[in-house]
Amino acid sequence: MTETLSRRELNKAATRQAITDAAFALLRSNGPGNFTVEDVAEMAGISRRTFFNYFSSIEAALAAVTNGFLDSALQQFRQRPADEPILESARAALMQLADPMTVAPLAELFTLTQENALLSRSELEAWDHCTGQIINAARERFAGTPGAAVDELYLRALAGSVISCGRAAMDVWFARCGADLSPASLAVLRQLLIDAMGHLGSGFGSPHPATGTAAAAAAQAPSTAPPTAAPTLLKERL
Amino acid sequence: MTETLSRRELNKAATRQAITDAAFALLRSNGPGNFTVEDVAEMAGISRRTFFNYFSSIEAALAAVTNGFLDSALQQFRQRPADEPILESARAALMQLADPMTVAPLAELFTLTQENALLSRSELEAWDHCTGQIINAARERFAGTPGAAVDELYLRALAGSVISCGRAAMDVWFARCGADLSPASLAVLRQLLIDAMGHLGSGFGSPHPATGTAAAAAAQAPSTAPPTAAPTLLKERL
DNA sequence: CACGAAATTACACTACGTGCAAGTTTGCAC
DNA sequence: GTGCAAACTTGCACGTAGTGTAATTTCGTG
Repeated sequence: MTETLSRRELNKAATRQAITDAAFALLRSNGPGNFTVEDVAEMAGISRRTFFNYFSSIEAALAAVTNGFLDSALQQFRQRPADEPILESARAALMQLADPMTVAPLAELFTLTQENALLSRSELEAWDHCTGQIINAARERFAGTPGAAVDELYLRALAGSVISCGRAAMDVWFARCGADLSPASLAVLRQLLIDAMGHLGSGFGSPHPATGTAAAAAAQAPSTAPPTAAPTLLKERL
Repeated sequence: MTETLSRRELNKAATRQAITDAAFALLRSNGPGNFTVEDVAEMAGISRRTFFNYFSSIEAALAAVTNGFLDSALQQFRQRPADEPILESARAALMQLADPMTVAPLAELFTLTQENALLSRSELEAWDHCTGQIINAARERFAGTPGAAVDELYLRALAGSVISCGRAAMDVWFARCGADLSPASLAVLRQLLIDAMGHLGSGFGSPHPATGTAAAAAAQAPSTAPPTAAPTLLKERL
């Protein structure tokens, strides 16, 4: 998979990474909105102008994390067998990503951005961009089937709903577990994703489809609550 | 309903309206990104600084249209009986808004923004903001029921999916009908909203739930296609 | 090494968004 | 009406964002 990368391409990739790392570090230390492009460029060892050659804004540089996550989710989705129910494909694709390596940067970005909603714009764009790609992927899949023409409304409603459920699961997970990345916490996330897809697949018939949900999974490892994390921002049950 | 409005409040409302009108007019004439805050302020008869006292950006000023639409949708939702199935409430709330007076500004904003995706950011924010409000509204409704505590995941997944389906319906509608606001076109929109909610309510079981869908509604009045409108941007069935 | 392509950089410029200190309008009491 | 306080508008200044451009450096290739 790793093609022959020229020196130029390696340099560009390294610079790109250095920028996001620097932006991330400054986000950690200074908080959102309390540092400039010049700060990022200096920390990354480049000029201000070069920064803009790579990213159009600080938000875009940070959104690279989210975009990477969503891109790999999409990659997983494309690898699912075409005859599988599409909701099952989506569920499986999201499931593959609930491992520490993948969610760690995303979870930290969540912690740092949700406090100040300044960065949420690029996050929204990233989710929206991914929705568009899912629409394309699903369209291609359905185009392979024999019969009728693809129902564009179905595609768009489905893709949007899947993404919304994924977001809902992550929001709730984060409200419960904060930046906790322990296996128990990830088990909660997995179950939340499963539950959200279950709701979607059953047409949101009942708020309580079955016992043994994420709440139970959390109960199995209740000691993982993050006492030192930022105060819970999403009201849990009120 | 109309309370006693002081002179100050009237002036502020008028100024606010003048700003959005000016921004809209400049968007029409110059296209997105081709006019400045100073232009808007001048056309609205105020200073640049005052503009920023009302809106934090041109995008925000234009998003007032979308926000108004979504707020009234939310208002409709809150008025539905609490014992109604929640998806039916959502469908009914969206249905109330498919009249020319309400969708006309929104449709025009769609035409002008979707060409250049510069403004889509605030649009996304507006949709997201509305999602949050629907979550709150639904939470309040469920809190009134006797039994179990509210399932936050259910709320968020549901609200996000409803909004996504509404967006999908509007996207498809716009791709088909452009800025056409004729009764026939609005009938298509209504049917698309019904179909999207139907997909959601049936768990996206089949791409073709029933005949007599929006395609048929469009066939009943095929002469309403907008020949002069901007070229279709969403690929219809491929 | 030398040459061309690609990347980085410095510089200049417009526009954005905000703090601040005026000036102006509105509401209210006397 | 007069006076006053609060709310609103305005002009100014300042730092920052983002872009065009031309000069400079780095890299691949003959």
